[in-house]
Amino acid sequence: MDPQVQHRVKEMSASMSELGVNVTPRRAKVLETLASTDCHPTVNEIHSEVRRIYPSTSLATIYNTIELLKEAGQVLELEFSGSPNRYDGLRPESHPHLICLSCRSVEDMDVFEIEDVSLERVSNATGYDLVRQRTDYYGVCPVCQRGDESASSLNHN
Amino acid sequence: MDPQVQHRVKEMSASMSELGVNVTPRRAKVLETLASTDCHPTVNEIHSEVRRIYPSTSLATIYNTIELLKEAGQVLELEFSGSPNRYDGLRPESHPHLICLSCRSVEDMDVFEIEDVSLERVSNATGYDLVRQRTDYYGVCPVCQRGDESASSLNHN
DNA sequence: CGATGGTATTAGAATGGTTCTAATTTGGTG
DNA sequence: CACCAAATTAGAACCATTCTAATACCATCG
Repeated sequence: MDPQVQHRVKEMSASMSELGVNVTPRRAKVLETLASTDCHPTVNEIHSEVRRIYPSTSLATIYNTIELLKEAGQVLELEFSGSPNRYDGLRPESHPHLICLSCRSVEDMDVFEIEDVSLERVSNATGYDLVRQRTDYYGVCPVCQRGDESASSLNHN
Repeated sequence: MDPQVQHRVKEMSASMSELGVNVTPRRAKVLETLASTDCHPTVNEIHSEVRRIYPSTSLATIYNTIELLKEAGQVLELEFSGSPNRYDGLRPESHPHLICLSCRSVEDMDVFEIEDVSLERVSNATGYDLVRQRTDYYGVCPVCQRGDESASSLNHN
């Protein structure tokens, strides 16, 4: 396993342990899957990946583990209403994403381009007790702009 | 009908007409409902409202009308995966919201607090052809902070 | 004034992601 | 080896949204 991935998995494990959560082999494999990709997998994609090692794993275990990870603040959930949620286990803190409306890819966006508005500043201005932020840009990615329409729906990222 | 609301309804109607869409009485009532509130109603809430005047209206008509409004660029859809989508017909352009995790209220946020990052600037930096942006702040609203836990789930806004 | 055709609308089925539930398995401890 | 608690499973339940096929509406034309 890539040392970077390994480091991140340890970080996630530690965070779960602190909450008294047992990091079982299946759960560890969920963490590893999340730490191994920056393409923001769906629950089903994580499920498939975990099944390669533990074929009897049920979907419920994935949902369950992600729930625990959320409680530990170690995964970022990106909700969508018409398509499955996407998860970012590499950078669990709030950060902006680029979302392609054509191929459904989700990409981290580097923040250098945007003025970082701290939650605290918005909290002070609004009276809300804020815990996170979501900023996403929707459009068509460079690949889909080049490719024809038919290709776009086939690309997975 | 409030003149402001009336003005906004006319704007939405005109936009639909330009697309060759017929603004029927039921559809007009959907527009009016959207133009009459800043609390970002759900499809069900719009449905109830329209039914007060046209009791036989089906849910499909609401979904259908909202789809047409989206095509006309006259409504902003806020997607959620665990709860129904919310709609903003007053300000259809991208703008930030404050979302209360306790009572599920959705409030427009005045933009004076944040540096406006134009889609164009992000487009140039990333190569994406961007069409919209979503920025939301999640936390607990001032009302829910004061009220006890049990009250929070009862508040609707 | 009635027939015609296209659009709007309806009720309900289908879909699909997520959550829930009850039963089973697992692994550590006495 | 028995026991208990936590983990896991399969599948049902849920619910927002989309789809479908049938019906209603309405303007226009003969």
